[in-house]
Amino acid sequence: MAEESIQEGKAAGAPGDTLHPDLISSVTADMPDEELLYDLAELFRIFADSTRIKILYVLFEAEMCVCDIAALLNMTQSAISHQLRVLKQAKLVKFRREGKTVFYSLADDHVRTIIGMGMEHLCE
Amino acid sequence: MAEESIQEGKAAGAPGDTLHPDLISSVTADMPDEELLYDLAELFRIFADSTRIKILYVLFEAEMCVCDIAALLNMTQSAISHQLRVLKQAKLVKFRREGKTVFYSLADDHVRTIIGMGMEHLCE
DNA sequence: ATAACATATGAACAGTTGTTCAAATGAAAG
DNA sequence: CTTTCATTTGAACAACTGTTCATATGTTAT
Repeated sequence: MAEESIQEGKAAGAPGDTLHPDLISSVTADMPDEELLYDLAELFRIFADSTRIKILYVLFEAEMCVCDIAALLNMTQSAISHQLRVLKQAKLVKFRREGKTVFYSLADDHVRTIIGMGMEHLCE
Repeated sequence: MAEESIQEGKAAGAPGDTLHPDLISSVTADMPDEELLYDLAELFRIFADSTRIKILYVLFEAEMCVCDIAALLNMTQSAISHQLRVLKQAKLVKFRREGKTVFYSLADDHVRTIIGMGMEHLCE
């Protein structure tokens, strides 16, 4: 009857209160930093566009210049360039200049792994 | 001087033409279906929001009801419910009803793997 | 210098997305 | 039945995103 009872399955209170306070405490303690989780979402956001996925897939096979990627994907050079900038900023691709043309390639094999993981999930 | 020369590194034409036509042909042949690549992007789009990432991370540790997740993440029940619907449609979480409350949990271990992959990329 | 070409960039626009608010289910208890 | 509470849902709104268009860099050749 005392109001200060140990928290149990149910606790009286305004709507929106938690049903399992102790569970919440223990899970909260194990949660990574808010910032890290935000960065994680930001990373996946890079892969969340089909144009960027296509560009990365193309670069799986060969280093390529912007206008070739554009021709291959049947898109504007400008559109491709904009997306390459996003990929570049995320350090997922690197580039190399040779005269007038700029060749892009995958920055490392992590990209392959992550996309492969997604593919695996889809194809099962 | 003939216009019908074999394609080489450079081909005359309007700006926007491809620089390496044969490379393009071979890469195009190896590209997965447009639809598959679109679905892949759609999958990553689910992970591309920090609220959904947080929800999934919470469910790593325990099955939970909506209002507990809301309390834990300090967000509206409505907002959480909306996002759970997205996760449910993507078959990333499953649910179980017990009286008035609905408990959500991870659908399978693929979620863990994919998020783990992203974490690994971030933390190196 | 100018011309031609590959790429990059900025602004603008349409389309999408996440949250909030209010209202509607659904389920147990009085 | 009505009440209470957990959850869901729909509409509206602000914020964000990708493409297009026009223009600016940067590089090579004449």
